[in-house]
Amino acid sequence: MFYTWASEGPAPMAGGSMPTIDEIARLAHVSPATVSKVLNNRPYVSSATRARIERVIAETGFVPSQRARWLSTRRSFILGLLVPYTSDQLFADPHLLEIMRGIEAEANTREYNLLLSTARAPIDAASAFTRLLRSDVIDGAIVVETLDVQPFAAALAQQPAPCVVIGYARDSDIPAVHADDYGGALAATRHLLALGHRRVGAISSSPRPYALDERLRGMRAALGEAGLALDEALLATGDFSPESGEAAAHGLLGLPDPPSAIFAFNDRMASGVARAAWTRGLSVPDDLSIVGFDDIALASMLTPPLTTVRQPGYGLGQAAAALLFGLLDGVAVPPPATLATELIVRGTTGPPKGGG
Amino acid sequence: MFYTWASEGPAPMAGGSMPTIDEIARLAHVSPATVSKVLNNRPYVSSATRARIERVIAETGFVPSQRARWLSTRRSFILGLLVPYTSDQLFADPHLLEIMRGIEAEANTREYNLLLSTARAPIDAASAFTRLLRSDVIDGAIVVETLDVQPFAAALAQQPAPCVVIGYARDSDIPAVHADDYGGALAATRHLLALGHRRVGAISSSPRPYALDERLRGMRAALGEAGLALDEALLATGDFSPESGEAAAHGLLGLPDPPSAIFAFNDRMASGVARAAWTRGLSVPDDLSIVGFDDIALASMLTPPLTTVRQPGYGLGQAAAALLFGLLDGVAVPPPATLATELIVRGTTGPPKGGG
DNA sequence: CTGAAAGCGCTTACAG
DNA sequence: CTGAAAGCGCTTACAG
Repeated sequence: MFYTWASEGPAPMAGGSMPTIDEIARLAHVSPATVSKVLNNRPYVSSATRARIERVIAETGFVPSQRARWLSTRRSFILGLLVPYTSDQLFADPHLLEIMRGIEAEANTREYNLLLSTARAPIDAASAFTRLLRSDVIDGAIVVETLDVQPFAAALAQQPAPCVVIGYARDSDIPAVHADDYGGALAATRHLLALGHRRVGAISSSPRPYALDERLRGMRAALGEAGLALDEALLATGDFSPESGEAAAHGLLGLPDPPSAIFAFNDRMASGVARAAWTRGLSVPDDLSIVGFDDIALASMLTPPLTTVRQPGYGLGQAAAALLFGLLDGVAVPPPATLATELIVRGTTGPPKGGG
Repeated sequence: MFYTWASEGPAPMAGGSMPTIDEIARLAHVSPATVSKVLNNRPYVSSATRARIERVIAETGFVPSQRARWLSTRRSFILGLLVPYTSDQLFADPHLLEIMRGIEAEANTREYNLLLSTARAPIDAASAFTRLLRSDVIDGAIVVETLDVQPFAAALAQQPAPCVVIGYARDSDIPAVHADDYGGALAATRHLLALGHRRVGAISSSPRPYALDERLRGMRAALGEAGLALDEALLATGDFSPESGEAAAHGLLGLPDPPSAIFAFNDRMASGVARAAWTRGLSVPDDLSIVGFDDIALASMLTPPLTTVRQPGYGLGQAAAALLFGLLDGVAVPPPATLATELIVRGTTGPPKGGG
């Protein structure tokens, strides 16, 4: 058995045997203009005519062509969701799914759909990504700053449709929403310090979105409060994946003077750290404390459950979409306050073995 | 500071100050038809004219209007990705992200974009979901059968654009691709049985896609081979979330004659089972063996790492997209073979304490 | 309240 | 090789 799809025309032809507005008009003995009015719930149609037209529409199962509508109304009810990424790993992040969920929820209330577009770095002028931005397909765009958005800020700024960034978009006028990365990292590091840790390792990423710079800044600030400075030898780098966190942790723990705690800048890398500890026979948190960032579902399911900084992925998505709709409506919208992060203390942090 | 977005027209107007094909034609001293030819890389344009037009295009930064193009070509280069779901939990599934990744990879090779549409059950004729299917926005659709697709099979079958289901779509002619759910569950249960387990619990879901029926069928078959039957008291139900798996596990483990092994029909619920065991002070796998399904990234990061049935999410997405493109190209495509699943034995399964 | 006409910005035969 | 004309299926003033 083979599958085929019976197409009416020579070219694949969405719309199939759908009647046009002209046929509906003919059947209802009115003009297309009048049909258009009832299609768009506009006044100035007698109830008799309206009823007649509605009956014909119901009988024929007519659905107006969006494509034609877009051409005249200049509104597609489609939002572009642009996610640049380097590695496939990054696209595997549950945090991204949370963001999408938030955007989708907000978009749903306005009957908007999401057009997903990804792009491998480096993003050049010829990429699908840039082409979409310059096209008239979408009414607006939300860019998830999974990479530093800086390199293509120019393209974003000069594109025709309004756009907002989930991230920082620093040095540009592009509206941005982000979580309190600095504050979250500050709180997490203070927590470790309060437990008595003095040698704290960190796992950042490369390439890294600006959010991670903020986290590192928060961590340094907390260390500074305690009169400490970050030992640069304890600053490792991953690519957001669990495997990279595991590798980075092995590097850190193999040092002559290893850290007693590791702050991984996302939960997936933190889970890799936990795995490295397990492999080395280290007990968590007795031999090693671990803190993550994001609070993805995985975090609370690890054994012991992961201490982490909760970041409102859903809220970020929702806020970004709401901001974008504000721009689309032409109202001046206040930049949303930085969304709060929250330290969630669970089982992977405790006093260091040597005593606090 | 407030954000605004400067719109040229009264209505939000993607396209902004983009010139039209007529202006390009005028600037290049040719007709729009000729510009169209070079835009579409068609022959029969003298190289001089072509060069002139290309220069004007480059100078003006002209990008042709997709909306107008769609109306005449009847091809939008957009695929609908339809994900019906009941709970937000379901949309939080990393397995879904894997599927999307596969679809996206395949779509990228054809310069197609993905339009994401979700829908809450029950799906009625008026929902955004159905409206999208009946519209001419998309060239084709991929439906992820996260719920039983049966209730709206009719809507799928009569829609204008070709469509494929990732799942079973039983009793319908809709092309479908799915993993070997039956075989995977068979292998997992055989593994448990070989270790010596005799009381094996299961956690299915409600509502459940047909794939889970297949898994249950595979499990029953393996039990049958061993001369056993599934004790219906050991068949629990969750909603795919870790929390629901945890609750179901507590129910099972609180039974007078509890199971020595639990087969959760997805990894997220399996992680909940591990958590329930941990809470109850049960050691895994000594006191309780656990098997999951999917092999999401989380699986190998649990401690001990989860024994599970690997399902090729990426491959499913890719196969579905390839199948859909085949239909779009009008070639008769063979239904892809059921994609293989694979039992991945890790740390959560072992002989029962009582001995094998 | 209703309809004729023009327009949205492309592409597609067809004639030259 | 090039262009005039019609058409894709709607919506939008405008006149009646």
